Amino acid sequence: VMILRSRFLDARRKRRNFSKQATEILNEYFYSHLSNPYPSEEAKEELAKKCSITVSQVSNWFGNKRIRYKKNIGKFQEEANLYAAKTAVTAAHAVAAAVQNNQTNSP
Amino acid sequence: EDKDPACPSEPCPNGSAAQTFDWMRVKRNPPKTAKVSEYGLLGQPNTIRTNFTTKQLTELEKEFHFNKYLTRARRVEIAATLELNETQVKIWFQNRRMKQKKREKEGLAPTAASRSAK
DNA sequence: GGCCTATGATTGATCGGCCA
DNA sequence: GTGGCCGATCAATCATAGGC
Repeated sequence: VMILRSRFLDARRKRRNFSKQATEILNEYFYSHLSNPYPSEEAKEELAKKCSITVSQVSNWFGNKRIRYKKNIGKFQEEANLYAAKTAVTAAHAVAAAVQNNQTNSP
Repeated sequence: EDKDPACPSEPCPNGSAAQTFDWMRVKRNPPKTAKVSEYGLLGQPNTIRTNFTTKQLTELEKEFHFNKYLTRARRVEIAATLELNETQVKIWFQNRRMKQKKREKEGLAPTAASRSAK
C-alpha cells in the first residue's frame, strides 16, 4: 500500500552521478573546511558554477557528505588525508604568491 | 567532557588526525511526534519520522493550492480531518512553501544568472 | 542477472533568528 | 513571553548507478 506511493511520486528521481572533477572540487572544499564545512550562499553558487550543477545540488551534496562523514569518520580517513595533502600544497602556493606580492607592495 | 582539539594549522606530523569538530557532534532531538494510540504501553520509542499517507498528502496538496497559508481555524480542521497534529500540518505547509520557492527559483531560466563577474 | 555499496534526492521534523 | 514563518540543516529513507 505504502509502497505504491513511492512508485509515481519518485518517478522524477532519475539520478545521475556528478562528474569526476565536480566531485573533486566539492571534496576539496569539504576537506579544506573540515572544521566548518558549511559554505555560504555565495560559496555555493561559485561551487555550483565550477561543477556545472545547481546550487541545490551543492547543498544536497554537502548535506549528504556531512551526515555520512560524521556517521563513519573512519571510513573517510583515507579520503580526508588525500585531500588534506592536496590542499596543503595549494595553500603553500597561495602563501608563496602572497609573499611575493607583499614584497612589491610596501605598507 | 572533551578535550579541546588543538592543531588547526600545520599538517599533522603523524599520518592522520581526524579531529572531531563541533559540527560532527551535533545531534538533533528526536521528533516529538510520538502518537500511537491510547496511553502508554509499548516499550518502543516511537520517535520515528511520520509517513504521510497518499490520501493525507493529496488533501494537503489540494489545500495548499487553495491557500499557501493557513489560519488557525483551518489548521485545526485539516488536522482533525487527516488525523494529524496541528504541528504536523503547520510544518507541512512550511516545508511545502519552501519547496515551492525552491522549485520556482530553479525553474526559472538559469541563463540570466550567469552574467555577473566573480 | 543478482547483490552490495556508493550516492543524489526527497522530506518530516529540528534549530536559531526574526518579527508582530 | 508566545507563536508563526523563514532559511538552513538534520536524519532517515528512497531509488538508482556502479562494481563484482
